[in-house]
Amino acid sequence: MDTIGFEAHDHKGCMRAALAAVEAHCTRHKLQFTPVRRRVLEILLSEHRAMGAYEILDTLRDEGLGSQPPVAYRALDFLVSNGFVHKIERLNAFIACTHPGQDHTPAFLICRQCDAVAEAHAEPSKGMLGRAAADTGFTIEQAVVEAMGLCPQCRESVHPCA
Amino acid sequence: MDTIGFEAHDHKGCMRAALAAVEAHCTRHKLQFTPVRRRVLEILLSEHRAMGAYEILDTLRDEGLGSQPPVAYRALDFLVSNGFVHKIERLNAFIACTHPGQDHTPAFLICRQCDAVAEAHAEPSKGMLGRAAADTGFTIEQAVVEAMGLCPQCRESVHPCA
DNA sequence: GCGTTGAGTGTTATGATATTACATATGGAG
DNA sequence: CTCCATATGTAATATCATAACACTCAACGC
Repeated sequence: MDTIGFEAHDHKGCMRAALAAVEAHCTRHKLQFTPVRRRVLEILLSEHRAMGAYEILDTLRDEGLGSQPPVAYRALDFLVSNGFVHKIERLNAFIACTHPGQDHTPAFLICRQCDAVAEAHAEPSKGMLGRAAADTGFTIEQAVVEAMGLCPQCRESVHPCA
Repeated sequence: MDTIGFEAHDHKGCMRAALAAVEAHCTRHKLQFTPVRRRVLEILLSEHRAMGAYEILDTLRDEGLGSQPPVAYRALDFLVSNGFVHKIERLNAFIACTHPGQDHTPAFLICRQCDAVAEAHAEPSKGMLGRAAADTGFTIEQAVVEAMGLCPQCRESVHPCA
């Protein structure tokens, strides 16, 4: 299982690996991995949680890397369209991808208590959704799958008997 | 298949049926189906498409049923929390449920060209998402499933050879 | 070299979506 | 009738996102 988000893990390692993967991908595809874009990705990787665009912007501003919303949104657009970062529609927030460079359809488990987000894989063309699409002649290009609920930690604290 | 949205259908009939079902549900559960709430649902049913809150509010205002955002948002909150209307996160918009009263997890097929939306069923606890949740101890309470793509009509117009 | 071009960035302003807070009304329970 | 819960009216504001335009700079053709 490659779900990441609710367990402890080698954080520095996963950050370094993700940055390296993104760098390689950009070099290979002749994409400009500029300082602002890199910094936004670093912020998201190091926080390892879903962050709003303005929250990211605050950090950029503190570092003198741009102070207006378009700076953050442009960097996020780049990162999202290349699959390095995902947008969580439900939270209007962004989170670094846990396996950048690979082509995939992310699915998210979002804790309503602590806002922790875990990334899993979805297979939208399979299952009932794919069948419904096929039946009606709809062509799926991209899918958003977000489950709200309680993460293991928060479930414990709600049922303290455990 | 109970997907609705890309085919012609008895529009007046589906509107009457939905209103009746909602009325029955409200009576049974002692919920207040007030004029504003009813009108918002009627607007969504009659347009039969995803609408923004402010777009709905414009109509309410024209009819003297309230002019400030909270009026629309409160009615929408009521309708959404009782499953009569769904929110399309991807569009920040709302759409009337095609089978109100029944307990269900909706999934949507959204055309990126014409913004038509079809509602299907999802089964979030099954498939990879359910497995990922079970593996990590996450409890799914509610899920958002939204597929973007091209509806049959728009696919035709993109490939005019058909 | 030098102009042209295109991508990225800086900045201002504004648009679009959503909520807080508080005042007012209304209808049923005791 | 009074109290209370629920719903509504309204003003103000918070939050999220984009349009439009000026500027920089590196790559390229000539």
